[in-house]
Amino acid sequence: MEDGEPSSTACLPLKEEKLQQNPKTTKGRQKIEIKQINEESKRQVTFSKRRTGLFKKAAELSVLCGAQIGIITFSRRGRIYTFGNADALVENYLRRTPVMLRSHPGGDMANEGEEVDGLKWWEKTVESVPEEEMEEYITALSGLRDKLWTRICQLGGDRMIQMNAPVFQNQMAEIEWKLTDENLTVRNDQGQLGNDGYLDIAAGTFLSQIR
Amino acid sequence: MEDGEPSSTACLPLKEEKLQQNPKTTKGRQKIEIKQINEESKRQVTFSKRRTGLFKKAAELSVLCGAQIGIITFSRRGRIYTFGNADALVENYLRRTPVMLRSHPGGDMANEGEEVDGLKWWEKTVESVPEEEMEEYITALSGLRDKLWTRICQLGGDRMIQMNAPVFQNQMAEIEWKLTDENLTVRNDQGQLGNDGYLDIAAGTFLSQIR
DNA sequence: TACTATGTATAAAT
DNA sequence: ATTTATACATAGTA
Repeated sequence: MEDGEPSSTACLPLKEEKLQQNPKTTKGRQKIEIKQINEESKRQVTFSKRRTGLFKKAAELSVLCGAQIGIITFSRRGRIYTFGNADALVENYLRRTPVMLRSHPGGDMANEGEEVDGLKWWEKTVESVPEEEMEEYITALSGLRDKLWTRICQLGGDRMIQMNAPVFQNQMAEIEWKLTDENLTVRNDQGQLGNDGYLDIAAGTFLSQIR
Repeated sequence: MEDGEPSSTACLPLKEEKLQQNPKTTKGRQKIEIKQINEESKRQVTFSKRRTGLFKKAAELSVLCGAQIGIITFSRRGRIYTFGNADALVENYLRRTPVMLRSHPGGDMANEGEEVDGLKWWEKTVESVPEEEMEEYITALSGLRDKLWTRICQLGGDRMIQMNAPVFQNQMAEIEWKLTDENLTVRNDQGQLGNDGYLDIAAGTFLSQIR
C-alpha cells in the first residue's frame, strides 16, 4: 500500500523521495505491556529513562504541592538510587514511628556512656559487633521491622494511607521478595557479615510480608 | 481548512463560527509553571492526581525492570503516603548501611537482656523514655542521621547513586525543612514528646543539610 | 467524579 | 546521545 510502492521499472528510487515528503523515520512510541522486560539491554535503557522520569515527576510534585518526597530504588543489579534525602526521610519516618532503635542488644553495658576509640558506644558501626553477638543483633533488627510496621499502623488511622496500585500488588510483592533475596545473597557473597543465620532470618522476615 | 468553513460576509467573524463548529468544551491541558501552588483546593487536587500518577509510574517501573521501589511522601498536612512496603524499604536501607541503631543510650543497662513488662528492652517504645534521658536519646537520633549519611557515602562508589533533579535541589531542601519543622511542631503540639529541646536539636540537624 | 484537549514522557530507531 | 511519532498524563472544566 505505501503510496507509490516502486513498480520496479518506472519509479525506482521512491524511497528517498518518500523520505523527503513524509519521512516517518520511526514508528514513534509504541504501546507496551507492563510486564517484566527480559532483554537485558532494553531493560536497562527503560530503567534509566523511566527512573529519570519518575524522579522528575517527584520533583515537580514536591515543588507544586510542597510535599516532602523520598524515593529509594534497588535496581535488579543491587544498586541504590535515591531521590530526595534518603537519610532525612528515614529519620523522619523513624521519628514519626517511635520505637526503640537499639539493634545491638548484646555487649558490655557496664561502661555506659564511656568512650571507646573516641566514640560513644552508640556511634560504633555494625562491623564492630562481635560474631557471637550478631544473631541477637539481627533479631533486634528484624524486631525493628515489626515494631515499625505495628507502630505505623497504630499511628495510622487518618494520618496514614498506604497506597499500592492494586493491579501490581502481587507482582510487586514477588519482585520485592526476589530482589531482597538477591540483595541479601550478594551481600552474603561479599562476606561483610558472614553469618549464615543472616539470610534465613531475613528470609522469614520478608516472606511474612507476602500474602 | 476545517472542511466547510462558512464564509459569512467576507471572512471577519471567523472566531464565533469556528466555535460553533468545533465547540471545544475545554481549553485542554494547559502548561503550568513548576512552582508552589498557593490555592489550597487546587493544590490538593493536583497533589492527589500527581501522587496517583507517580505511584503508577513507580509500579510500572518496578514491574518492567524488576526493581524494588519505595516512596514515602509527607504531605503538607503531615499525612504519610507510601508506595511499596515502607518498613521493608527502611529496613533494607538500614541493612545496607550498617550503623549502630541504638538511639536510647541512657538508662539502666544492668538488667541487660532482662524483660520488663514482657518486653526486651530494645522492644520498648520511645514513649517509655524518661524525660531526663530524652536529650541523650535525641542526640543519638541525630547522630544516627549523620552516621547513616556518612556510611552511605562510604558504601557509595559504584554501588550508590544519589539523584536529585538539580534544578529543584534548593527548593527541595527548603521545602523539606519547612515541612520537617511543621511536622515537628505538630508532633510537639500533640505533646507526645513534650520536650522543648527536641525541636531545637532537630532544627540544627536539618538546617545543616541546606547549603 | 468524569471529560477533553493539550502537554509530556517515552519506545523505537539512529 | 538524538530524533520522531505516538502513547499517556493531566489542567481546566462541568
